[in-house]
Amino acid sequence: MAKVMLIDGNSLTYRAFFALPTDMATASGQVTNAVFGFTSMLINLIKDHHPDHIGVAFDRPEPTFRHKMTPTYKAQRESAPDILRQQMGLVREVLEALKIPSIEVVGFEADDIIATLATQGRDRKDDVIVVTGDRDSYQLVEDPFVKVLYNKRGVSDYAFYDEAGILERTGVKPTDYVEYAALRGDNSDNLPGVPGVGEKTAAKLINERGGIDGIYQVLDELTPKLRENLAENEANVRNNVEMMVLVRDMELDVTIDDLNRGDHDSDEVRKLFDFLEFRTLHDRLAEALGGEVGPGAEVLEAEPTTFTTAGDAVAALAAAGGGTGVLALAVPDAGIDDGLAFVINGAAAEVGFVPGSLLSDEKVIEALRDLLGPDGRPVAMHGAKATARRLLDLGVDLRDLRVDTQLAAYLLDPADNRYDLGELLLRYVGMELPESGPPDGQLDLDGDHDDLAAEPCRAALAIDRLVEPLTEAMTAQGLVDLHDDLEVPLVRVLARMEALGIGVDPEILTRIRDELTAETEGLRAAVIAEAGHDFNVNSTKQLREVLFDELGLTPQKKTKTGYSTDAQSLEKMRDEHPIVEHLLAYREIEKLRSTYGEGLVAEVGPGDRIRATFQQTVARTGRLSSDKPNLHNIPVRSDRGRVFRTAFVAKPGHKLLIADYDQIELRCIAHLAEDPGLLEAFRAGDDIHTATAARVFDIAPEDVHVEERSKAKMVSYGLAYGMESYGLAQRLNIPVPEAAEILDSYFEAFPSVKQYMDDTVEEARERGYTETLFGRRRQIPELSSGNRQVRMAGERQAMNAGIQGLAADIFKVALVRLDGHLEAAGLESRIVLQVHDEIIVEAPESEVEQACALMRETMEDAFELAVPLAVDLQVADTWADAKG
DNA sequence: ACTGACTCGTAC
DNA sequence: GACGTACGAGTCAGTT
Repeated sequence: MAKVMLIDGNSLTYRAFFALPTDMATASGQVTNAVFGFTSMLINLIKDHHPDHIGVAFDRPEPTFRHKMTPTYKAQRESAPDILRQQMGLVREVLEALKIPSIEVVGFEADDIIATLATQGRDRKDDVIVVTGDRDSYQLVEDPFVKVLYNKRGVSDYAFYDEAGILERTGVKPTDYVEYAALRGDNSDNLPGVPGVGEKTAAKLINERGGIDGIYQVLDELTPKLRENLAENEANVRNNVEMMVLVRDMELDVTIDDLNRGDHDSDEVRKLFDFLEFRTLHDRLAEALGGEVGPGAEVLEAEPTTFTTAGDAVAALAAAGGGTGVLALAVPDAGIDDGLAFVINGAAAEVGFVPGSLLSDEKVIEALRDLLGPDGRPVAMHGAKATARRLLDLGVDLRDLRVDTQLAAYLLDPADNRYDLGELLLRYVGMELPESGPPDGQLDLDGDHDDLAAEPCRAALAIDRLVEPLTEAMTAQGLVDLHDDLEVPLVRVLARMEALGIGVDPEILTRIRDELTAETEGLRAAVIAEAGHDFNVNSTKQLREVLFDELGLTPQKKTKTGYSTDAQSLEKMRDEHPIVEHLLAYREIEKLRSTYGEGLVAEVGPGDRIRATFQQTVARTGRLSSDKPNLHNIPVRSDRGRVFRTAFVAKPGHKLLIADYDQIELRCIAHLAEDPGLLEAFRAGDDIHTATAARVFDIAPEDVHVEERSKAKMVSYGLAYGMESYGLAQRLNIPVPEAAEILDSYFEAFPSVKQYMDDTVEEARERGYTETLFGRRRQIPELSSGNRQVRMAGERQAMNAGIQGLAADIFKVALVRLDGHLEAAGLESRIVLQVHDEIIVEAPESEVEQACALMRETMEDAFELAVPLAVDLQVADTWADAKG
């Protein structure tokens, strides 16, 4: 009985590509995330299972028999990005070097090859393991011969399914899987199933009726809706079965016996791995092929010591203070209130843990103050801000954060993930970070310290190991200064801002909310009255029926699920029915009531202050974001909304100093494009929109009317976003050709701007990423997409990233310096809020003058552009008093 | 009761 | 489809 491993090469390579960051590349620029991930998975599979035979099947790009049967098969799928397709070739090369057969057959998918070989293996009574992330393979499972090792997501999340496992996972036996899937449909293959039949219903039907034929014989017994849906979609279902059943009898020119893993050519492997810069993988490979499961060599394990008395903790913290180099710290998931782990001896994996219970002891706090304060050790953490903020509450000021591995990961690839420590460790150190927490479903009620300590101790050790490789990676990409001089110093500034919060007047806030609540009730009643019956006005689905089916209004545009009811569409239907007017009013007031009225009241904390979290690793451009609550979108444009700003106040005896950059993004464009016209207008201090209008419409500045000015303003605003004529036309409510004409005139008047945009996109396309003046990078894989829409969206992102990113970089410099200057000047004035280009300082009345001068100076001098950085500054009692 | 997709709307 | 970056409220359809 031989052990046979059959791997779906496409499936695993896809998973690896989307699980790992695309900035993973060799020095020569070859992106390697997918081929690295695949190879890593392959090595682990060999190491963990020691198959006697192993083969990797691939799809062929040619249309398969399934495409011929059903032309819509996979029709909605976007073709793979270039940077993934390139790597498919590399994956074959890796397999070639390792002498592992790659199998592909024109007209068939990898699944079919696997099904054929698995069936042969079953007939020989082999032990077959199918490795894939494609659920279609479930149908192959057959005890005790064929199992599926299903790649759930990422590169290390697998589940092993035998017949019982498939039953548990899907509710049906493997032999019923195809019919079950046919009913349910498969979105990723564009094979629609039966509406209203999901996984649960499909399994229930199959099990109760014994299969699809059984179901269709006794449709009458089912509920009317279900019966109707099943009847209408019978053809689909039957077709799905044919499409989904895998081919088990393909003619292959290989057999299982050919899948012997030959001795690989070490030189060839080394050459290839060197080219791909797979340092750690080579050692892991040697180990896996050696057949020895090393003593956890690549799994990171810490040796934790939990201190149970304040005295022990104090002594250990003091000893840590005497150490050299960067001290790696980590806290449990719930935060430092549950404890603090710190590396004692990185090389020996010794990590200390101070349980949360000891952190209320003043002596321990004092020891932390010594360790982390002005004369303490430099520190490394992963996402230090949350801990720094909580430490401030405890009276400890984290003064020397030296490395933040989360910020480093963000700078290396600002992507839509959360910079998981385990993934970083795997990628940069080549070690596994064991998953933490008690086994599923097991609640550890004892919660003893050792268990709580394990996860943060491993995390601290992981951070310790990551400092060097991450620093190297940042050095290679020119990101060290951004990390050391901007993002890391900003952590303390933001932590102080978060901990302090901004003052609100709860009475004003509740009054606004209550007034809005009263108002929504009347407006809702008006909408209902016009509709003629009750319905949920907040439901777009129900609203659609009322507006378009019952009242017969004219649809304006579509969304994914039906006609749109957004404000823009409603505006156009205004004259058709009185309900529209009421609806618009209701929407406006309800938005204010729910999001800002209820939302803000719920966030008022101790001392009548709101303490938001400022996210430093979310926005792909380098901007900050704000949540719980989002203080970056408090209304200002409408009169009704703006009143919320009257609730944001200075504490007694204080003023709010509100400073915002004037046109910072447009100034960035002027600088980056070096456009003579824009530069001149900004340098002369002209009204920029009037000056722009004058040039665009070729008239004297004094002859520019409000209308031209506002058109110019729109163009300027849209500029940074890559707006096209269609968008401008929408905004200005003018025909598209007219908008196109205005855009043409604009680029004629400011030719360097057009040139800059084109150059930026071209450069980003060549490099695969954009870079701001400060060196901040952003990957834009969409630029090599085969899909025109995706690609053009990528182009707009590329245009925007350099502009928004530069503005964000300048703004961060201003924040860091201003906080430092206020502190150095010995002022009590403190930054309480920032909103992209606006900084709000709360200053004692006696300091207003000095703090204002400092703000203006610091912000204006934050960075030297080819045009001045102008700052508007107001002294006010409430945020609403600032008038732009 | 939670979760994710979707729509909508607010800011810069 | 057509303007970049965010966060969040609410509905709805799904699962637990």
